[in-house]
Amino acid sequence: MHIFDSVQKTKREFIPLQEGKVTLYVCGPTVYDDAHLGHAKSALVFDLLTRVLEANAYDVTYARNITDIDDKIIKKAIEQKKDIKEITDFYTEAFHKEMELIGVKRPSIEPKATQSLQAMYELIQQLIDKGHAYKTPEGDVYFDTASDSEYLSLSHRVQNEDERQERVASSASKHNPADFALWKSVHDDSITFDSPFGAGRPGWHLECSAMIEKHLAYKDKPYAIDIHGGGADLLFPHHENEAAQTRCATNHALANYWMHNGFVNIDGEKMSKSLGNSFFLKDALKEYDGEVLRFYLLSTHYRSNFNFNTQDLMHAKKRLDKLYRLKKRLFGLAQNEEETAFTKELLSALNDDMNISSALALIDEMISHANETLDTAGKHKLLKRETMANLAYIQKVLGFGVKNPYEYFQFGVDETTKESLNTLIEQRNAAKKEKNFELSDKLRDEILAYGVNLMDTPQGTFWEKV
RNA sequence: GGUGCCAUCGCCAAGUGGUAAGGCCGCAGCCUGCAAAGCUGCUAUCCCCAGUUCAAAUCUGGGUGGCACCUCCA
Repeated sequence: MHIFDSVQKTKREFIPLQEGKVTLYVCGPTVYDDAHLGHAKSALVFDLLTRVLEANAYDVTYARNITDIDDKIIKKAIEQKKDIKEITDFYTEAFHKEMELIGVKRPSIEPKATQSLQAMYELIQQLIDKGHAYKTPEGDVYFDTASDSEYLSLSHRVQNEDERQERVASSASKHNPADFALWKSVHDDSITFDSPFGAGRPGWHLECSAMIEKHLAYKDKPYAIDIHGGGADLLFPHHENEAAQTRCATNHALANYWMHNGFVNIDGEKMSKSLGNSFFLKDALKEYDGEVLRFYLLSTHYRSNFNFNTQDLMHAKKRLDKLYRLKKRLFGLAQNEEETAFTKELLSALNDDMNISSALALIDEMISHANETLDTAGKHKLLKRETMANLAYIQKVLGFGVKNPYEYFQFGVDETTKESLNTLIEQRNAAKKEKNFELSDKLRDEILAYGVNLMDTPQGTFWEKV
């Protein structure tokens, strides 16, 4: 298996720190608002990575954190006069629910910042003891970037003089403008946590380093974990700072491989609240089947930027429809999980830095070939058996085709409409039997007016939501 | 301003030195009472210029055009 390491900027063969095992950490959401499509993309990418690693027989420990301490959460809590837990619980639950709808499996571990404070205190103390952090007169604790000779080695950034000067003025107590907060002291009445460094809140970057040390890290390896992932925007400063904290506080570097997924734009524009075109996952899920969203968001390479638009989404749906039609065609046949030439090729495509385009091309070819063979007369026992194995594999590794095919094609259609459609179909079939094609075509138009497609098959007449 | 990424058929999108995958759309045909679905066939020389090479979409240089990060951010 090869993955692109965004720090070394090259595809590297994946070799785990411990044979047969993989430790993966991905930066999860800050639970102060609903998840948007970007959160979905990131979760999907690393869900796929986990599935591919597992298909390679690795025992994967996947941790994705929940950031439940954050200034934005606290701000919202104060505004709405609620306890922060009320807010974080609400959005955490919503996040879980929405992830389930797009087929994202729960990570092995989901550490929360509120449950990792002790680990954060320990990390800060280690950094102070080793001379990599300092307290300011105001009571803040900062990481001393000048004390880390490898700082900026992750993002390959160079310190900019203009930028440096600008920021000195705004934070006089920092030794260096690039220094970042490990602990922010808070003196007013707002929400704070008591620490050995006084009342305040932890710095965002610290949470991840602490959680990794606490939940995942090898103690005797040159790296704490195998793979660290997240959105492309996190490389700097978030991951840079995480890496600095871990390497300075402990005896190991943070991660052996770094993976960053590309951004999601909406109709060519950056998603952001200031632009007002923010697209929440929950809104998309009202319109589209979660699996269609999964398929669409995963349909281009994870490192590319993704331009979300409904036209492309509908095209992606048509592609997924074909998989489901084949599934429908073989509905009821015995399941099996045999290895086939197809499953080997598919895994091989995914092992190449998750080349999803190649994988989808293989799937389309497999579908066409199966349909072609099934179109000819014969029992095709072997082909059916193999195709069932192929479909099962796609389901397991890619999470596509997991639903009942009949239900898939009925997304968003209410029971009353279903009954009406079935009645019309019965009437049309009766008319067809009498060769009253004028009537049957009229009935078909009525059926199509419901926004569905109609198809006559050897197994009967079926409708599909367009 | 600094750093970095990208530019392949109408649209989406693989391919990183050996002569252009796949999907959507379109056209023709098979199937069908007619359709739909399914199947078959057809449709690009890879932003521009120069260079390296027996050979380049793929490497180098220049240009043009997009984009990202540098601030909370998946």
